[in-house]
Amino acid sequence: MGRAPCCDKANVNRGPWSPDEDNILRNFIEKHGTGGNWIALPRKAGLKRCGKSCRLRWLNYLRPDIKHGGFTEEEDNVICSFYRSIGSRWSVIAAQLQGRTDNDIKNYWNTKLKKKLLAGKVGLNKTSNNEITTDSSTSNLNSGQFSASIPSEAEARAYGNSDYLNANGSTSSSYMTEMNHRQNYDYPGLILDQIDQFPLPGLMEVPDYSTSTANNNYSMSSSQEVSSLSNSSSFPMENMSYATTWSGKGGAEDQGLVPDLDFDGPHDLFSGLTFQAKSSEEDAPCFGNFYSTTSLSNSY
DNA sequence: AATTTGCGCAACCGCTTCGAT
DNA sequence: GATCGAAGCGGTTGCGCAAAT
Repeated sequence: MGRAPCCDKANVNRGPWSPDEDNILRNFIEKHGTGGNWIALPRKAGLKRCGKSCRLRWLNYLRPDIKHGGFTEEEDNVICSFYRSIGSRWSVIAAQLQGRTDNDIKNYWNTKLKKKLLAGKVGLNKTSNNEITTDSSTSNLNSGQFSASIPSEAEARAYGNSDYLNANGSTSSSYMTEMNHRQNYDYPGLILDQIDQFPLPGLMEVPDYSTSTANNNYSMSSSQEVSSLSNSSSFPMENMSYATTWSGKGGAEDQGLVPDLDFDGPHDLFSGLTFQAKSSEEDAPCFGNFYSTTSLSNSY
């Protein structure tokens, strides 16, 4: 026996929403809120739609602060950075960009940004020291904050870092100590040393980074003083002036692994970009030098 | 002008996670 | 701790439109 359907599919409208339906949903939510129950909402609002469909329509289209299209270069960079770091967790990425939805970012990535990257048209700014920086002048980032310097509890959960969570689910002090420690060595915005927690889909072999961290550290050094960061999961973007040096050892390339070029996953994509980066130093695309062997070091 | 092809995006599907009981 | 319903999420699909032929 299969899973029970979330709604009576025979009695709900499907497909594109009409302007009337949009108005009904918008008016209802503006008046009553979602009531914390999307399943019941369409019935209350008088809509012949599935609750999930209503939720999606509201979150991705009708919400008043939604932006569509017109992604800026800075947004491109943020998306690239996070994709490199955490993969296709679009909701986490969307949380960093004011007015953007996960669906929008996902579509943008799949249809445009990925191609842009492959063409080498997206890149973080590079300093003369071959460091990667981002421009902090943007106002598109979520409320001027660049979050995820320290992962939220939800992110810790998502990463499977149960060690970092107390039994009651709150972030443990050891977790924060660990993350503050990382802050002193690593990139202040992204948890890139957690790359070892992500498999490398599509690679012919997958090295076990987790059991050999002494020799295989992905690391980043940062010029930013971060020791004063609070346990808040975000800090003002305008205060950031970090310059980040990427270095890698023990990665796919070091071990002579050959990525397939189907780009099934983030690491495939960025591994693929490495080759472009090497052949075009000037136009090194976003994180193209991540796998570069020019600055191998074991930090920590 | 008609047809085909490719692209972008909204919406759907089904699985996972969360929270209440 | 087990169960169940709802929410959340990422992958996929399908439609509409524009460009190419």
